[in-house]
Amino acid sequence: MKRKLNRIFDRLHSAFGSQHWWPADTAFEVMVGTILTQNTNWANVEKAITALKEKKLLSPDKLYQLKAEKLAGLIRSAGYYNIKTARLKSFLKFFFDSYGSKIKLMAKQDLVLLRRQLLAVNGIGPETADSILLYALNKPIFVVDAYTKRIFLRHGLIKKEAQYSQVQDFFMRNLKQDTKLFNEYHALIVKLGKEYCRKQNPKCEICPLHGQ
DNA sequence: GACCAGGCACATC
DNA sequence: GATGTGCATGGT
Repeated sequence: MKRKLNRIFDRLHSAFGSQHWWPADTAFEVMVGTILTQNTNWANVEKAITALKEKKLLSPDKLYQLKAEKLAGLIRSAGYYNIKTARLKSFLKFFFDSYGSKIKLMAKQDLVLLRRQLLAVNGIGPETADSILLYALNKPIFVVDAYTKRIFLRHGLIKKEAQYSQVQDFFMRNLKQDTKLFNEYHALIVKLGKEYCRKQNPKCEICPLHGQ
């Protein structure tokens, strides 16, 4: 299975090239983006990020001080804007209370402990926590999302009842524990999902993984 | 107009 | 522990 997963990676990388994730200027922007993109089209998230940048509010201090109603208005395009406002606020509180809003301090924390802390924040589930760990803090952890499950289910590599942790274990047991590999692999899966493996119109017969 | 998008918390069984 | 539901915009 190790060889198979590496072959799939090579096939995806050949087909799509490096994805250069996460698309953001700063680690803080990544963390905000992970919450905004929950069950949401990335194009809608970009509009919200752009709005925050235009108002020069995309910093821990500014967002922490910003009134919830203002924030909700600015991230409206990302959908679920009331919930996401609350989630951003709860994350910010954690970020200030536990790490003084210092990315470097946070990055020094033990991976297992930090993941537990993130999961305890209201609004941060496994995918958001792992996205923050991998893409904001460069920790070697594999991110699982809806595309990952859909694609690897369609290719018969995981069971449909498989939970998040089981899918994550499947990848992490069979791949080199490498931040760059995990970064690129997940990004390529999302790319494949967007291009070929949507819920409707699954163009599986011309998917680059066909026959793998 | 229906369907979907880089989830999560909460209620209920 | 599993399953169902609300949250919401904007593109196809």
